Amino acid sequence: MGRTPAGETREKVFAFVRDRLLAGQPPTVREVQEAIGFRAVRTAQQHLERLVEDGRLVAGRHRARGYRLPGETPGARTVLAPVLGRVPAGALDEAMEDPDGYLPVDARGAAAGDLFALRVRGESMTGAGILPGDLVIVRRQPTAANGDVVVARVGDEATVKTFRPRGRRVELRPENPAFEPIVLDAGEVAILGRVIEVRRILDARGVTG
Amino acid sequence: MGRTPAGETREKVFAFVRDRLLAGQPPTVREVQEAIGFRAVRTAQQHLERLVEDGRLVAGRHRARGYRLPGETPGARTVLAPVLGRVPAGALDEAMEDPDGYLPVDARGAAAGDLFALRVRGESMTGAGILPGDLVIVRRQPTAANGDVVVARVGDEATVKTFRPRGRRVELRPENPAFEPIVLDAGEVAILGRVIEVRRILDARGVTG
DNA sequence: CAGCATGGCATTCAAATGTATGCTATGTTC
DNA sequence: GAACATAGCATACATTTGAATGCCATGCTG
Repeated sequence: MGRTPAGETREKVFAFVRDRLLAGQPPTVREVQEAIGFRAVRTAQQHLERLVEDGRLVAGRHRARGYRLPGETPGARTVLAPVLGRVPAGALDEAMEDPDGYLPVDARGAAAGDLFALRVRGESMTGAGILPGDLVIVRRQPTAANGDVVVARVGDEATVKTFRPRGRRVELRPENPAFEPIVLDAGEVAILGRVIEVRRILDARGVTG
Repeated sequence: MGRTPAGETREKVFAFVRDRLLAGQPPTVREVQEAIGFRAVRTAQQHLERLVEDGRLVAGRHRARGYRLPGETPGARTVLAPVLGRVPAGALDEAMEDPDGYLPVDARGAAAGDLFALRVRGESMTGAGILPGDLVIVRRQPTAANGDVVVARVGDEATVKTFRPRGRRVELRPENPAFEPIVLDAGEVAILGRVIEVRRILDARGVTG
């Protein structure tokens, strides 16, 4: 019966599967069949097989909805990190129970409960490209290495700074010449975690100027 | 036999399913069973049914891997955006077929195929807090508003700049005084999309200094 | 034209997978 | 303690779904 120019149909198949996969809804062979308009399951199946041969898709043997995009880590570790609205004055766990929202984060080995996000206030880190309103994704840990960007609690306030150990003391250094470093005894500073990622959501409308 | 405190197991089930869904890999009932350690399929099945009753999951009846997060669930709109390695000199679709990897993004209404990510090169946007090596997440669109940060193609190069319409001409403005604005006829510039998010992954070890 | 790769179709088989039936045991509540 | 909800187990059943078998048509190449 009908024939389509070489490769054209295959592109449609790939685009369909890719979009479904990116949307987190892997299709079945029959869904591909129906979407493209094949009258036989086999046809869709063959296209998928070819796409796998070409390395553009990865097949999960005998797995329902088993096709994946190559490079996509099997068991990808996207987790949701809670965005903590207020400064976590008390225990972090308490603050994490009532978040402002969640951000999808590639955990890269961190456990789900180890990550949280904070909104940055103030301009003390603009030199490091961390602006007011930015979201920092933090991995909870009680210590830090020299040069790490950390979230530290000093008194009742949480602050984002660069961590610099100074013998028995600790320097929390802003990345902005207009701000002064904070130097305290190690006991006065509690490291809440290390900043592993910075995000900035841009508004739909730009600034007039 | 064994019993677990009320609700505790169900939370584990939900966390597992949620994480898998956010990773774009919906689990089967039996995968849930195995992950939690149930000895019977039925047990996992019942937990899932309860989660659906509670409105925390949505079931696709008789559908393989059919459980979904309800629409209101924070993070439910997570999709994977391909990270394009090279400058998309040709059609974007071609570049999207061979990505360097994927980033989980809160789609906020954008279709899955409409999002992609690029790694920023150069320091032309440091004034806007976009540093070399940062990832920009781009929503594909052929037009832009004044002040939008856009990815535009000029000749064979893709560039990230602030969009400024100037009558019949277009200004692509760097956010760094060391760089000069590019002013071109509208026909010479192709808007590939608008930057909706900026991300910076921080290394495990800070810089010594 | 023979040979072969491509594109497609109809159907069948078997594994994966959602769903249902039935049973045991532990808490909680009235 | 009876009634009830929760937590779990073992197994069977039906549908979904990936994979296989076989066949036909078109175009290209030597």
